[in-house]
Amino acid sequence: MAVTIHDIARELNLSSMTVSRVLSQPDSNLVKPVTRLRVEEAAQRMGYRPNRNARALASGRTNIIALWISHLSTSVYSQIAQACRVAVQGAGLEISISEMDWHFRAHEGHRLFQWPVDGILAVDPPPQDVLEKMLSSTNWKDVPRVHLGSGQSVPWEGDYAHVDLGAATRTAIEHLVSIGRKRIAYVVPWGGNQPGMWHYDAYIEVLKKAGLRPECIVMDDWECPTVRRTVIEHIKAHGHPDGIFCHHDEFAIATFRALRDLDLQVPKDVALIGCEGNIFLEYFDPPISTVAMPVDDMCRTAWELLRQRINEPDSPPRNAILPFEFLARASSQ
Amino acid sequence: MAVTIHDIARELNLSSMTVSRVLSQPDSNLVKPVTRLRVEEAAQRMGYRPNRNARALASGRTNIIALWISHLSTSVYSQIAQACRVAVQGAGLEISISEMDWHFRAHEGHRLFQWPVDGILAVDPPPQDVLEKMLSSTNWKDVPRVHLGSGQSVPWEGDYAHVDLGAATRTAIEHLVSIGRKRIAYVVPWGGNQPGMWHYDAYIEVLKKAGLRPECIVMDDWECPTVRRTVIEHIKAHGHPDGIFCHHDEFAIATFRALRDLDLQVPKDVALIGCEGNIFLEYFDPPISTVAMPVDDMCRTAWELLRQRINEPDSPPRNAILPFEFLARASSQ
DNA sequence: CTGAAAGCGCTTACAG
DNA sequence: CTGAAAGCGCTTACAG
Repeated sequence: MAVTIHDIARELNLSSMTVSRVLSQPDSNLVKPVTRLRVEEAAQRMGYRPNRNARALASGRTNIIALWISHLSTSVYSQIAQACRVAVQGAGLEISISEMDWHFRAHEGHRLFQWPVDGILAVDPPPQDVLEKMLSSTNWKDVPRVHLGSGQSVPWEGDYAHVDLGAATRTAIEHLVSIGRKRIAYVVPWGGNQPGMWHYDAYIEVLKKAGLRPECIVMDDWECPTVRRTVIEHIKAHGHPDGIFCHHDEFAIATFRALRDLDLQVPKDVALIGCEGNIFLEYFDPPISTVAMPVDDMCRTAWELLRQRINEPDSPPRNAILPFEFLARASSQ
Repeated sequence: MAVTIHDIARELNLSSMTVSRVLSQPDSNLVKPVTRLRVEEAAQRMGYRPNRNARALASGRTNIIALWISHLSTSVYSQIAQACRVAVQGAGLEISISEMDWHFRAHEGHRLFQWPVDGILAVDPPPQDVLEKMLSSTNWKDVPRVHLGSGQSVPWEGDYAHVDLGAATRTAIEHLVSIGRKRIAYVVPWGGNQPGMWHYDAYIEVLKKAGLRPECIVMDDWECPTVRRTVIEHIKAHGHPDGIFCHHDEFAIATFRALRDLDLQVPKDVALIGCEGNIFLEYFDPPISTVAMPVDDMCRTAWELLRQRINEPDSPPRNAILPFEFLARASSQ
């Protein structure tokens, strides 16, 4: 079987405690240097690997941060996973990525990945009331947690690092107005075209100021084929807008294809802007404009908030709102 | 603190063993039904959650399968993560995704995520000798492991479920020959243009049979900007091929942009085919052809192999080679 | 600087 | 069907 601290202790005629100190507190000077060296040498030679389950059980700490994220297939989500990993590993902890299916019911909580963790980074979780009901039957409800992402789940009472979606939308729509577009549509997921939603409020505000009429094209789900079909049907029924802002870059990709299916030119007939920062957009012909999330900044900030929360569980909640960057490309010129 | 089986046992005047049996073996009939119900009711009422670390320490089983994957940002890798999760969760186990940086040195093994797991699904790991040197200083070397992916790391002695890259390449190149292309280039990552590599061998074989000359455009790394720049430089120096097969869909995306940068038409001037099955390719203008991985099949198969390996550690190695599907689109017509 | 004792929350073994 | 004992491999507490 695997080598334990007791095996090493026996080999060296020491107590397991001394071995434990050497192996779990590399920087401690509670052990005589000579002893430390002997232990380290023996651990190396005998192939010792700590049992993390035992460590966690005894100490109550796991040194793991969970990353909750929904569909990794969205390009920006995978960038977020990468950036969080770098931030967390930089602090000497490990990250465990869990693809969360946010559709689980509260009573199914027991079926989830409920390993103990020291903290949670939750990317675009459901609204606070829904989320808390879900977590009520899990181990996680009292684990320090920071929310990050596009801000769909703000406001909530805890810590968060989000991007300023309202400002992003405003910039994009104002750009469409500034290049003379008069019929500016918004491709939006189901439920997104209501007052109170950041994107929507900004869209309405800018259009009103410009004296233009809103036109929402509402998607039943987030799948590209759905978006492509829905946009085609909308345009066949109502004619085409001359500018389109998409709630999400994948919507913009599918909308682009829909426009080409109808033989409409981008940007000549329809100017197009996405939202998120998908890296493939600039490789389209023409390259597609977008407002990009500051992924690295956001993840670093979220981790910093989580680190502080872990160290000072009772400090007041903090948050950071980060700016988007508008990437103007040929699709909106 | 958290509720334990002892708390429940005390509450009901039972031994912790009985509580343990009810809570950890839902299907066992070793407990009297009445007792079982009392325990379940109390567990529910008191908010009991099992401590997974304690369970793993005592039983030696974790019920976790690790998924090792490199850069999740590649679209197909995130599809793989999703499909593996579905397969593993379907069997009642949990999956923990670890983004592996395959560049770590063997002596850095101790810095890796070394939590115990019951099995490992490794997506496109390094070749066997390199991998085993890396794992030598970790807990993982004796954990059941199955390889899956594009087959870069075949052959190895263990279990694997891979796609037939050679056949895929052959189909794609033959298609380019069949539509009359005479100068067919291969956009290939550094190290990929050598005999023994599946892609390369198939490429050479088909070209030779058709009496055409090979032309490799070699990339220094896997980044899209690198590919775009390298293809542009190649064409400026040597003129343009009339057909290009890309080792990878992201290469195809960047190559498409490079061709448009040079004002070349796809497919009129250059026919283009990628490899992998990136879902965005069909939204380009024109839609880009590719050979698609059977992601769901492959992941299901890999999990099945791993399940059997866990149950019968000493059975002979098994493997599955799965077919690609050629998706012919406008970019190669 | 080192060690003996107790315990983290479970499960395995065996006894009845 | 139920339970008392021992142990999984560590760390925390305290004693010296």
